Amino acid sequence: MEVYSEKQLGILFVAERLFADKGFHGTSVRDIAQEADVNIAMISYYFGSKEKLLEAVFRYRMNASRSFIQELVQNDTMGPMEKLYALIDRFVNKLLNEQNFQCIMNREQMNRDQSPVKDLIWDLKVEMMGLIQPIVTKAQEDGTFYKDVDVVLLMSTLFGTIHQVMPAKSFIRSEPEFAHMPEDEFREYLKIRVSAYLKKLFKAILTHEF
Amino acid sequence: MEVYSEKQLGILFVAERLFADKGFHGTSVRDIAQEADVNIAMISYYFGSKEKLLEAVFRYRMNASRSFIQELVQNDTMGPMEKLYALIDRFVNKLLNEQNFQCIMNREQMNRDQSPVKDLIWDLKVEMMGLIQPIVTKAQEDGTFYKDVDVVLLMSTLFGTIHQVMPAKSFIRSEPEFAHMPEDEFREYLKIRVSAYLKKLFKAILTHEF
Amino acid sequence: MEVYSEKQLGILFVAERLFADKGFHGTSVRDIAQEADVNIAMISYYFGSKEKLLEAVFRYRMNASRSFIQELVQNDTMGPMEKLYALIDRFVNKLLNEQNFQCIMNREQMNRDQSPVKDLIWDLKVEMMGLIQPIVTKAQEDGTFYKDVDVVLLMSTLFGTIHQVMPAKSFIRSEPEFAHMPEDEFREYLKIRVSAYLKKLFKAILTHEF
Amino acid sequence: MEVYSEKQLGILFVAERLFADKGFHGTSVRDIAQEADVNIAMISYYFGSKEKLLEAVFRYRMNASRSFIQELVQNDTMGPMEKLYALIDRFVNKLLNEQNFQCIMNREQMNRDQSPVKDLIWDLKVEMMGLIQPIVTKAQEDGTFYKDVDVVLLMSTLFGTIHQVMPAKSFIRSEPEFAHMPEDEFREYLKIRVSAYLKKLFKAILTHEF
DNA sequence: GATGAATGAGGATTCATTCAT
DNA sequence: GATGAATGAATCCTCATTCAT
Repeated sequence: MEVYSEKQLGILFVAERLFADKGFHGTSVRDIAQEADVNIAMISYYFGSKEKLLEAVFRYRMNASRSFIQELVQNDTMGPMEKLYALIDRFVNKLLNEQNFQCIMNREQMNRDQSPVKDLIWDLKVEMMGLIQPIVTKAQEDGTFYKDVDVVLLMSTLFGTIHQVMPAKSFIRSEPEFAHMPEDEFREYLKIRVSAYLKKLFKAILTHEF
Repeated sequence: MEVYSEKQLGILFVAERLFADKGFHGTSVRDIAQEADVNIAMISYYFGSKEKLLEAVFRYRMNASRSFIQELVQNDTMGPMEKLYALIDRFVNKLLNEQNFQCIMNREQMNRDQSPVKDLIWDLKVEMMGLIQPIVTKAQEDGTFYKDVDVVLLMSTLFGTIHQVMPAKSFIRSEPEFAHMPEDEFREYLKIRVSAYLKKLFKAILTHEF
Repeated sequence: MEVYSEKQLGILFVAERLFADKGFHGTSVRDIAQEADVNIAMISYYFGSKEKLLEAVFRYRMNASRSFIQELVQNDTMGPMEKLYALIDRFVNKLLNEQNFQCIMNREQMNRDQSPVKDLIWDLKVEMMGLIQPIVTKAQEDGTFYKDVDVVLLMSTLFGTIHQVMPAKSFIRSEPEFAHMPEDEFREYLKIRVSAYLKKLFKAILTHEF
Repeated sequence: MEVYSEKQLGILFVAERLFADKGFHGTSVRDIAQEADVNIAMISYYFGSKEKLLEAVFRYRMNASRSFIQELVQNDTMGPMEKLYALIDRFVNKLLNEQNFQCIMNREQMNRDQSPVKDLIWDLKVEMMGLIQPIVTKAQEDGTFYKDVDVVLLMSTLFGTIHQVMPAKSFIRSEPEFAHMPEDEFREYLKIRVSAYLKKLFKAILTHEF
């Protein structure tokens, strides 16, 4: 659990944004150094290499991701649907707040060749499935959820829909009613809309209620 | 509607695969030329530039995409749910058959700066929404579908889930039952599984039936 | 004394213009082929190579240059000053009519390394000096011209001034009185002006009369 | 007024020589880097690009050119003919000392399409004419110089003759009396000869005296 | 710890030319 | 005779990284 100086964090955030905007290979260390207003050599100096910098971005964001589900899962006062609702809320909130990072992860998970970053992504996925699956399975066993539900694909729907929201954002924004809404407000509006939509979807498919 | 020679098509397909595997900027024209077994200069000679080559890949795949919905939409013997089922089947089939291209499109749609390719993607999206929305809207008006359904997000679910299937593929494959299944067979299995899952999802959310 | 087909002449003229505009190395055979509206391969096919094409341009223009002094020199009815006047007229006329070629020759004569083209230029210079010098020398011997005149430098003045007129053209044209004069007319005006100026110069330096 | 390091100056001078010898397009950055004994990347690193390097050569030489006339012009103790004599001396000296640069300038001024370098040349020309013309005009008004003299063409003669001397150099050198003269000595001899010739020319045309 | 200079490998593209037809 | 396709060398430039200070 590395601790970064302010300067290092500056590089990290700039890198995250540029990697999101133009892709890893589309971004040069020069670009990053310039926008972060540091010497080019600093990037290799601080992070070892461009690739290690990407890895650092991942570790930085993932450490936050990791904990936030675990605490949820261990809470035993909530019913399974409540837990899923909370999960959806958190995911929607997190992914829309971390659009740049999600964008990078989205891209990197598609790369064919193995890499430290892909390993990190894989680990996170396994971990997440390991936490969520029991919630559903347990609820299926005690009859709260229907049995014939494809949990793996349901997760794909969860992530896929949220990820798709980002490219679809400009599409939704083109509707006249959002023309003059400020970006922040629009993002909050989106969070609510997406969250409500996903909850409905999950409830329908898992409980046949509406 | 350009017509390509066999050699040009060879370049096109190799480029598609490499762009999918390593991203546009992660792929060099040298890589493409080498794998396609042509002289480096041929790529500029045939397509003008690396970027134009990407564009050519897009136009090539998109021309096919374009027509296949239109004919579906104009068929008036099917009910709206039938139409959506057919749509899901086609999309699942198409996207899983064109994984490489979908992978590229997935990446490119995330780029911040405008480009001819992004314009093509945007146009396709607008066009698709323009064709699908009427089906749902009409069914909502005559009471076949429920009214309070977020069609835009439903499309995000459709595309997002299918796109997410690709990264999730290796996840699903890691289950012991698929360990020795040949790739082709596994893909067909996936098509069926994803298709069935999505149909169920759509039916649940649009009609509350199961 | 090669004879060229119409197509070959077309290439020759286009090449002359482009070599003048952008230099030999700054002009690609593609440019020439495109502007001359012929297949790229034709240039090598007709002329052997790009360099041979330049040579062809030189030979073509120089053959014309060669004869026009000789006939003048052999005319014995004119006095020496008359001969020089006629020479000036012809040179001014020729150089301003063949601006493109003169431009190329100007450039090529400055190249350090030897080349067939430089040899051609050298030969022409030697030849011209061989023809002009006797006129002056003879007139100096019979007292018509002053003796202490640097004939070599006088020739440099003749060529140098005319060559310099081309770059200076746009300078002169920027004067308001020529703003709306058509190019052809302006060129004729220039010829007269330059010719008169040079004659005056020669007369002054050679005879001290005005 | 950029200040260059020794290494940068090395590149500058090598570039100047090679551009003079083989033209801008005929010289590759590889050639320059090799002769200047620096890494190829240094040229872009220091000057931005090949074109910017040419521009740097121009700015470097022109800054020197600029000042040396102004101080002359403002000197009020000299008569107009003295001023012109001093001007001729300086020009001959300068141009023959900076043969490489003059060669480049000669070539570049002939290019058809506009470029930063052509702008620099144009500015210099305008500036020079602006300084020289008043000397002549003033002398014409007070009757020292004859009125019907074409000042613009006289400048063309000045520059043209000097420029023409360079190509003519090898021509003059071929005379037997200079066969064994060392290069430096020959250049000094030339300066004197050209300078004397031009002064005589100017005096003759402007004052009709000898 | 921090940096400007320097490097060599590799980027995409264009070049003049040749080949098969 | 004439041509479109094809080629490999060379173009300028940028890359991520390292070095000396």
